[in-house]
Amino acid sequence: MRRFRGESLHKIDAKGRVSIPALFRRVIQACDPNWQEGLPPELVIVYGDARRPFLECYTVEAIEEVDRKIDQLPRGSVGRKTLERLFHGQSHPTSVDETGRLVLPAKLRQKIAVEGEAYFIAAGDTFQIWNPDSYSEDQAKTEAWLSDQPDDFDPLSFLDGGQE
Amino acid sequence: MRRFRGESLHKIDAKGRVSIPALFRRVIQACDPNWQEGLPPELVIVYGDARRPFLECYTVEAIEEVDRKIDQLPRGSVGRKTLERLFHGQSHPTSVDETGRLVLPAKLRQKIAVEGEAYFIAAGDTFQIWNPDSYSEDQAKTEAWLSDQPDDFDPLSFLDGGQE
DNA sequence: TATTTTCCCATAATTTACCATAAAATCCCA
DNA sequence: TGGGATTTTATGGTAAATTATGGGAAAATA
Repeated sequence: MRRFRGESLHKIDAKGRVSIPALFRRVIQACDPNWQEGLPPELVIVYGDARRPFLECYTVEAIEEVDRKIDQLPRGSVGRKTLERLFHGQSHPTSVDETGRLVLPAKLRQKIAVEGEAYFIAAGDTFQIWNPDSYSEDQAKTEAWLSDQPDDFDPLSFLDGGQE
Repeated sequence: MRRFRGESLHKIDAKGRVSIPALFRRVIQACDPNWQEGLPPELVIVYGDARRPFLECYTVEAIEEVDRKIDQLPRGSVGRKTLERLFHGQSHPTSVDETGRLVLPAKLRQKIAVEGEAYFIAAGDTFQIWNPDSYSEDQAKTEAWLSDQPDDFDPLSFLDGGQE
């Protein structure tokens, strides 16, 4: 499975257009099973979780995997209902245009309070779009936490099924 | 698993290009499962940990192992989020060009405060890139510590699960 | 028809690809 | 084993391609 990797900052113009990091575009395209020469690569932006100050962007393959899992939940269950709201209702299917940009509608921009600039960061098989300041704030918290650890603390120790 | 071994000093030009030690190139290529004649061998540079004054370079195999382990951590856990930031967000996928070099973007050069020259040193299944002076400093500390040990102290004693 | 959205064109800056050379390391064979 | 011949490395420079971003025309929508 191809993964997103990297982070960058991009301008948003008055129409809501914003460049997608070039490396991300390759992944979006590679993970769109319907894509072919001449077509715009598609993706899905999930924006519903109010507790998260960012937009989460899924490749077609990634969102289809989520869909399949939702389908397996019992009809009528709270989990299924919640996930359907989030991933089917509060999501925005879109595509990468000829110049490598996508359009963030006003509603989505308001959701994460961006205007002028947006911060993109990879998160495995999705990537996130943040207001640059919100991101810095969040990142500062992570770094503060890290610097509270012993000097020789290695984040990779999380992998060994640590405390948590 | 092939390992990096050795150390060396290389010039960085105005564009951020720097030669990768020839021996390291062989390991990078051998550990890129997607590599084939004509393709540039790939690698991933992880730069996010602010406490570390060096860039850590992973082969494709090494980074994929990390990715797999991250996938197994519970979604939403602190550990997973921290590691995703570090290994997916604050990382730079790149490749070895035809002439054996890679490009360190300005952001990465600033991170470790290098310009002009960079110091490469093997570290098992990754290698590190340092500002030569930072490296000397760090190395001096290690040596000072060693010389404080009794004359008959053998570093290999660490292997026997010593005190620590 | 007014407004919004999409498409098309333009361009500067950045990044990548390509070519070149000198120094160093390795080969090879008498 | 000496030493020229060949290959590999390290490094620099330029051309070409890609990326980020802006603006206006055309199309769709309300």
